Amino acid sequence: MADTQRQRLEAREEAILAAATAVFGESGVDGARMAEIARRADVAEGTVYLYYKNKHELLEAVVDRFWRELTKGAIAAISEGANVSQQLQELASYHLQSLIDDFKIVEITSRARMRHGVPGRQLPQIREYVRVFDAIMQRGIDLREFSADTAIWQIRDVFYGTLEHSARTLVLREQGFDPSVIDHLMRLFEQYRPSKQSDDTSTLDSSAIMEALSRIETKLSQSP
Amino acid sequence: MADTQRQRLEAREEAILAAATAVFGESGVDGARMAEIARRADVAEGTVYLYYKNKHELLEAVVDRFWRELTKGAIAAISEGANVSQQLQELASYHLQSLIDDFKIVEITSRARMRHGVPGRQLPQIREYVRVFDAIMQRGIDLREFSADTAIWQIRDVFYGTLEHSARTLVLREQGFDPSVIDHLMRLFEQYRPSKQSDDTSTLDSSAIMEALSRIETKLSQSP
DNA sequence: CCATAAAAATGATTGCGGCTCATTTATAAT
DNA sequence: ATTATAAATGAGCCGCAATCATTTTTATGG
Repeated sequence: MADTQRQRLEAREEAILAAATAVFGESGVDGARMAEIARRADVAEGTVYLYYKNKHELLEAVVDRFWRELTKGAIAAISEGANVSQQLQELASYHLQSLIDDFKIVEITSRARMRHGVPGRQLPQIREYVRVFDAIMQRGIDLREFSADTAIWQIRDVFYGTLEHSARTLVLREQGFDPSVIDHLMRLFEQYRPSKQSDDTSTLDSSAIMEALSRIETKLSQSP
Repeated sequence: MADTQRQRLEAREEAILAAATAVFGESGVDGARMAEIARRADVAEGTVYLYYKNKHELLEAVVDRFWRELTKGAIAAISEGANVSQQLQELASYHLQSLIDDFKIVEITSRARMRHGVPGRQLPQIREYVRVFDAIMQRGIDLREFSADTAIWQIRDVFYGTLEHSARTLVLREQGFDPSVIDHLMRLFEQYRPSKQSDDTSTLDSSAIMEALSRIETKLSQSP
């Protein structure tokens, strides 16, 4: 059966990836021995090289998988119907918690970005991950909850930059998750709301309100 | 002369450090060959190990020196008599410019932090460097230019986190220094000023309405 | 100026670990 | 059952960090 064969190959690849994730996490990139990874995956050392060209590609695969899982988790952590601020808060909390929990792998990420000492392109799955933020922010701008006068990439750098630095601070101090970091960041983001003062921007945005009202109406009619 | 002797030794150490800085910068940590570093410093390979225990300690020395120079530069870049906001702006500009100029070495820093795969302590000179920010911020709080209700470390993480992420973005996009990043960050920091007066609630404000609607929406989706 | 001890420098050698490749084993095709 | 192809193996190769026995330089004293 060609199908079972394919499954066996995929299972082997998965075993190698899992072993590599564990060993990289425990021993770091330099400390990780290919022989040890092979042993844990229950394959010969040469077999690893049938699936991954070299140690660096294996590292990239591990990191890429990590961020793919993180993307899934982030999407799951965000309440579908909530407003933009709420979603941002959820994403921030999820992100900070993940960075703390998997600090080792996160640190390893910077290693994977390097291509023989030159900062190569972003890994595709990291690009995918930041789009989660972009999507929320874009919706915020569309709904006039946030103003459009700052480029999204700059806001994104504030968001992820702050959270990454904060995570490092918390881990080095051996503190855990600190909700005040999230509160602080969310308070900063108030800055991005349209100014409430008497500009032409204070005009009533009836379409956004009608959209929200009809969503509420729908929900009300769904739940007796 | 014991004095000349000492100078000769220091000159040798300096030559090795300079060679290492160059080679690490060009080839990255893994690409750098100890033989090449020795060759450029015009010493035998074994001699390098008289001054630095191993490759990792040499890397640490390179990174430490870089941040020490950066600290000097930062202090020089700040106008003594200026007000706190002005100084913050100067520090931010200097920092962003430096991160872009020496992106390679900055990326290598994360490597030096690692002690056989475990995130060790901060390097002493990096601690020194962040104190430049802390000193300015503390003065701002003392002078009541900034309010004291957010922990300095959190504000520091926003500052450095944002700038480091922005620098990476700019370098990867092959753009150079972008003043709007600084403007944006400084505008964010307005948030930390003590609030002067209560806001005016009488004006019609669609975003406030939207907020209220969103709260209702959230509550409805929570209670079926 | 030479003798001698100590310090510094050298580079051939070693050991480790990533990676290769000739060989073996498993699977598919006829 | 036979052959062809794909997959897996692990002993050995090779590059490089690190060592250390030897050589060279410098300091000291008579």
